[in-house]
Amino acid sequence: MREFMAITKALSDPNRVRMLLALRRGELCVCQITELFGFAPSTVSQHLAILRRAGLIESRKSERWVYYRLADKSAPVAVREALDWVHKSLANTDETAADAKKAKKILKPDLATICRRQKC
Amino acid sequence: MREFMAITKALSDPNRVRMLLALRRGELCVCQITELFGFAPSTVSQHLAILRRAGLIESRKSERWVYYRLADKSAPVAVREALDWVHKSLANTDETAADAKKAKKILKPDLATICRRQKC
DNA sequence: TCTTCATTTCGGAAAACGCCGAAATGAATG
DNA sequence: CATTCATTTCGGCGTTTTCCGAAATGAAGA
Repeated sequence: MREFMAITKALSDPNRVRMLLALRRGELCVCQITELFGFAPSTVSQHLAILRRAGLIESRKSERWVYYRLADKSAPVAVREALDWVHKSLANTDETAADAKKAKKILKPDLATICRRQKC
Repeated sequence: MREFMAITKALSDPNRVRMLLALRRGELCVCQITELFGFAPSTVSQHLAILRRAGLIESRKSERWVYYRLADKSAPVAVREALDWVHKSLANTDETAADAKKAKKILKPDLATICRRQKC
């Protein structure tokens, strides 16, 4: 019950759900999600922590950045079914499409910025 | 998105989830649920209203009482999948078993009370 | 018609939540 | 070492949620 409620509480905020949908395209670092949603980094970090504690996403640290991705096949059944349910229910909505469109814009220049910082 | 968030918000409270699980055994009236959970009638009514607005349960008025039941096959896909997910994730937990046990106790005397009122 | 009674609605109090900016963390760089 | 910088944690503010008791509703019974 505790695990299940952690999932439903994580899904009860629309911005967290949008973040899950954005992560379908692949892993994103905190700064990319911050740019995508227009929130303060601390806000995004907190949302991601709630999703991670619920088991819905996982994180990986690489160089300067922390990348978040959707939980994989090895996640508990309740988590996998929750992610499937979110995806099936919302993948084809206008709001998801709008976020995906914006993600394309954001992600290209951001990669360039990362490259510049790394002097590659 | 609005409909989906109505469902996730409805599921984000553990007492509402418990009510959904209790309704698996069949329809219950407000006073039975009140007895089962130990809340004020106004509190139970409000929880049920939230579940109903999310489409997860339906209501039926009969004589003095309003009976609530789980949404049926004709409900939207997102609702059916949510109910399946709740059921699959929590049907076999201790908490659900405890509620079911208490429901057996509550429901028998309560039926008797109803009978007495109806003088049958 | 007047009462009764299950349920709902309303108003308010306490707790939880979502957001931010400031400070802390901690790993990589110079 | 000291600095930089992405991220996290902390403190606080305004909003939302959850609970209750009191009042309103509305259908059934006297």
